Order: sequence, then C-alpha cells, then structure tokens
Amino acid sequence: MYTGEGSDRRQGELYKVDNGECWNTEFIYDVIEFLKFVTLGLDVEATTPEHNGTVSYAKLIRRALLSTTGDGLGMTVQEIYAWLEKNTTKVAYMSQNWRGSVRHNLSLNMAFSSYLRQPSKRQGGKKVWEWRLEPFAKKEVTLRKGDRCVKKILKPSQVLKAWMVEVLMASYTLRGHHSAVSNASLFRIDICEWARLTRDRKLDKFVKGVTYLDTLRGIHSQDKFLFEKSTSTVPGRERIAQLTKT
DNA sequence: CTATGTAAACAAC
DNA sequence: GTTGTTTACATAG
Repeated sequence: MYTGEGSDRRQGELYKVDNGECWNTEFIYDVIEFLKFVTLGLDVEATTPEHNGTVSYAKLIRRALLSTTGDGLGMTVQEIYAWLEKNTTKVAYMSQNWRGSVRHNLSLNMAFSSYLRQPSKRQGGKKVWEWRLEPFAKKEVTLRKGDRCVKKILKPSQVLKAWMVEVLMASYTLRGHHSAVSNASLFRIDICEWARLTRDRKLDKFVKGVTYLDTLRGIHSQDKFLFEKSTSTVPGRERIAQLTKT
C-alpha cells in the first residue's frame, strides 16, 4: 500500500506499489482518502484477555485467524471456538448461544471466507472447511492524527468498503489498466464482472440486489468516495468493454 | 442510523 | 448433531 504524502496531484503519473504494480496517481490518492474516511474515529482495540470482554466477536475472530501460523492456514469453527475459550474472557459470560453468534459473524462478515481444507489421511477424506481472513482484513492502516502516527485496524463492517476498493483494483489489474472510479454505473459494471470472474457467492448476491442488511446497508447512498466524488480519469463504457474483450 | 448481539428457521451434510 | 446462511428483533450509542 502506498503510504507516502505528496502535494502534487499530476494526473496520469504512475506509482509503483508494494506488489510491483503501477497505479495511477489519482487513484492512489482516492484510495488513501477513502481509507482515511473509513477509519476515522475508531476505538482502540483491547489486547489483553482482561479487557477483551467488550471487543466484538468479529474482532476476536479476526485475531484468532491472525494467530494461525503458516500462510493461508485457516481455522475450523471448532478451532475458533477453542481459541476464543482459551484466549479471551468474552465467551465466558456471553449468552449460551455464543457459538451461534460466532457462526453468524463468520457467515455475515465479508472479512471471513471459508475454504475446503486439504483432506489429510487421518481424517479419512472427510470434508473439512476452514475459515480465513480476507487479505483486506489483515491489514493495519497507519494514519496520521495530528502529529502522531496511529495504527488502526479497520472495523469489519466498514472495511467492507475498503474491500470493494480491492475488488476494483483487482479488476483493473486484470484488465491491465488503472484508473479511479467515481461513477456508480461503472462501479456496478466492475462489481458484476468481478463477481462473474471469481464466482463469489456473496458478491453475486450483492449484484443481484440482495442486501445484507447488517453489513451492506447504505453502501450506495452513503459512500461518497465511490459514488459522489468525481474525478476526470474514468474511462468510458466503450473503452472498458474494449479492454475487457482483449 | 450504525454497530453489535441474540434468537431462530432452515438447508445441507 | 454440526455447519453455514439468512432474517428478524433488540439495544446502545
């Protein structure tokens, strides 16, 4: 992620980012502004067991998944239960149905996705699903608050929007061009296309107009970055279609 | 209105 | 019975 500060906003300039890609300057600025917007006013996350009773399930699940060693290794629901029981104080005094709440969070929150774990010989080919953190939810974002640098993680529901930005970036990368998006209809095109390419079920539902009331509400009406802020580098529909073909 | 927690119906395994 | 999806409702801020 590009984290530098700059005063010039010359258009068309390309920056190299962490993964080696080149991004359009204006797009980068838009992403940064967006992330700032998204992370304003977040509370400090409690890190010790004595204080994590007030931390949300989603954050604790995130911490559980971050605690796994090995790249891409996730946790089964049972492993998540066990981790929460061992490493937090929250579940001890939550309702009897806290496991249901955990599953509810896993299912509803786009920060979490399930994958089929490679079957081991011991388990005799039985299907085992594991939950992983989406890359966007692993990140901590460094923000400047006054003269201090504060590290924050994104709230799971807010980070959904950041994830949308990732979707856009991925789809642009796929097409081999880079640009800011500021137009609702173009955004929709991108989301539809990405849902099709990735066969993302959650995204697919989103495209089909099923709203996730708890997490997706308001994304159209409220997201000023994606739908109201205007930039001048948005390619036309024809151009997009052209690029998509090749 | 947003964020979060809880309950429950229901399907698939 | 477990796991996962979804809707509905409650409450705090």
